[in-house]
Parts: sequence; C-alpha cells; structure tokens
Amino acid sequence: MATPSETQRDGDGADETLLRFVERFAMVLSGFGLARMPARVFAYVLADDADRYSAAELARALRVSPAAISGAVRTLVDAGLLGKEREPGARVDTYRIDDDDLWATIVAQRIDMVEPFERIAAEGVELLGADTPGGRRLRETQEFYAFMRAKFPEIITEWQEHKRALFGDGDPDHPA
Amino acid sequence: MATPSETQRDGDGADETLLRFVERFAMVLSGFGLARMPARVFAYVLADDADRYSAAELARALRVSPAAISGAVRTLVDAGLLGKEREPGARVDTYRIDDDDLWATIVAQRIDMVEPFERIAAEGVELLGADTPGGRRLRETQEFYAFMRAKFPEIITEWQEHKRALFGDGDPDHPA
DNA sequence: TGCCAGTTTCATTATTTCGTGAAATGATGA
DNA sequence: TCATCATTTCACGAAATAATGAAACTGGCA
Repeated sequence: MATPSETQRDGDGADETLLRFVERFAMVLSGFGLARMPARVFAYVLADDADRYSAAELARALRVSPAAISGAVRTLVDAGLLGKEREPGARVDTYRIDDDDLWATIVAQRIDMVEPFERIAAEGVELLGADTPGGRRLRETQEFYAFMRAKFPEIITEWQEHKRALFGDGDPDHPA
Repeated sequence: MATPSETQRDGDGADETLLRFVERFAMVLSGFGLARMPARVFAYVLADDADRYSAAELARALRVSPAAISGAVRTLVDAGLLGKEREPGARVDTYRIDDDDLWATIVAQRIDMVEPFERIAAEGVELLGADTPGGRRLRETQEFYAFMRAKFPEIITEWQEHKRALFGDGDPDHPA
C-alpha cells in the first residue's frame, strides 16, 4: 500500500494513482457531455485535496499544456462548475469548486438544457398539425419535457434535504 | 401555406420542410448524447406520419446511404427506441416507435447510465479515504447519484400519471 | 522603461468520428 | 439452381475535434 508513488507529489505531476483515477473519472464525465479536458480538470479539482489551484498548477499536475488548461477552465467557469478567484495579494487567479451545492448547481443547469427540446417539439407540433400521428407524438414529447422542467426544482430541493439528513446541517466538508 | 413542396413525397426524399425540421431536431437530440444518424432516424420516425418504415424507405426519405441506416437502426433498436418487426407475409423488416411509453422508456434507460458515476465515485472515496477533502467531495458525489438513481422510477410513475391526466386513459394516439 | 511569470491565442498536427461506395450476405420467388 | 432485391459489412476519404508548441499578451515590479 505504502508505495513511494502514493505520496509522490509536485515535480512533474500529481500522484500516479490519483492521475489514473482522474483519467477514468473524466472518461465517465465525458459520457455526460463534458469535453475531455474540462472533464479532467473537474475530476482532478474534485478529487485532489487542495481547494484552490492556479492554471499553472493544474497544467503541471495533469501533465498537459497550459494552453489546454486555459480553454478547459474557461469552459468550467462558464458552466458554473468552477469559481475563478483572486487571493488577496496574489498575482494569479485561482480556481475552486463552488462546493456548497455542487450537484444542485449542475442539476439546475440541466434545466436550461431541456428548453431546446421543448421548443423544437412545439415547433414540430405546429408544423405537422396536432391532428396528425407525428404531431401527436411531438405533442407528447413537448409535454414530457415541460413536465421534466417543472420537476427539476423539486428534485433539487429533495436532494438538499436528503443531503442534510445524511451529512448533517453543518458544513458538508466538516461533518460533526 | 399550401406550397407544392408541402405535400411532395416519394421520389428522392421526404417533404423538404419536414426534412429541415428533422435535421434540427436531430441536432438537439445529439446534444443529449445520441449520435447524429440515429438521431436523424429517430426524429424522422417520430415526426413523420407513417408508423412503419423499412430501412430502404428511411434511406430514401432521409437521402442517406442504406449503410448509414443500417448502423443507425441497430443503435436505436439496441437502445429500445425503435422496434423491429416483420409484417406478416412481407419480405422486409420494418421499424416503428414503441409508442406507448416512449419517454418513460428513455428515462428508464438513463437509470443505467447513472451507475458508472456511482461506481467511479465510490472507487474514489476508497482511494482517497473518507477523511480527506477530496474523499468527502466524492462521497457527496456518490450519494448524489445514488439519490438520483432512486428517484428515477418515481419520476417515471409521475410522468405516466401526468400523461393520463393530460391525454386521457385511452390510446394516446387517438384521444377522445 | 524593461523584465518576468503566468496566461491566452492561434496555427498546426494527430486522432477520432462520420458517412459513403462497393462488395458480401441473406432471403425470396421463378 | 439461379436471379433479384434489401440489408449488412468493411475499407476508405472527408470532416470535426483535441491537444500541442510557439508567439503574443497581461499585470506587477524594479
């Protein structure tokens, strides 16, 4: 268990075992629509212990080019998965996970992704007429997505309750 | 409204307007992880009025090669989105949407897609230890996906109830 | 003003994905 | 058995995507 590599940090990258894990996690995440490099960065920031990273640190740790990090962190910040901050007095920006309600945030974002479905389905109903077989199928599709959109906030609330029940009311990072 | 193209069918493809709609619908669907060609086929079968299509008909209607259809319909059949049938006495297989509970089926399939997340997160907790910041974040991740997985069947049930309330108890394709 | 570390942009390269044509396969009916 | 038509498989070319190196740019400091 206590192989040297297990604690090896800095130098030319993070712990080998961790990196392997990050790669596989990123693979799973990319199945959910997140691009490869952002997925890596997200997985790493989620799994590694520090809670702030500069772009240069991420590049070193993941052994990828600073250029790749540049694009990836922008994607993640735009998506709201990563926060960009400047430590008082520091010369560089740092990135961190907006920890408190990570998954609630992610679900909340999915809400907006449902809208295009609703819109295109509605358009189809109009195009085809509500009295055609195709129109009826699209009507059902439209209703389904409307239903899902309405359901999301409820799911978020329930998750938050569930989380409190599991981890307690305090800071989830420091359970009693 | 009553342009000639609106009823033009057969020949070298389906109605132009419909095809454009199908393309855009497919675009939206592909944002949800469905590959391009399967998305096109699915969108077309959903929107067009006939309820059975041979592979050759799909190829002609969508103006793509039979080879492309071959791959696409297999994907869709494997995914449970399309049923493959043989009309009694016919010489070819036909494909149709398994209409009754289309969206319930799709949601049900998403359940299995959640499992890899749970698994990789659990693995991460074990790797990092539950007492590290990273381990705690992954623990929350794991719990979130477990929660979602448990939630799905409930969502499906509620959708089915909602649908009944909207369209009545009868055949949704032929509401009273 | 000029330098330095860090970051971003851009063009290029490598990889992957997508869809086609053509040949192989399979099934039907003469 | 052979001929015909639909479907599937496979290898190829085109297009999209991912990641890099190198150059340009930024803010802070001497």
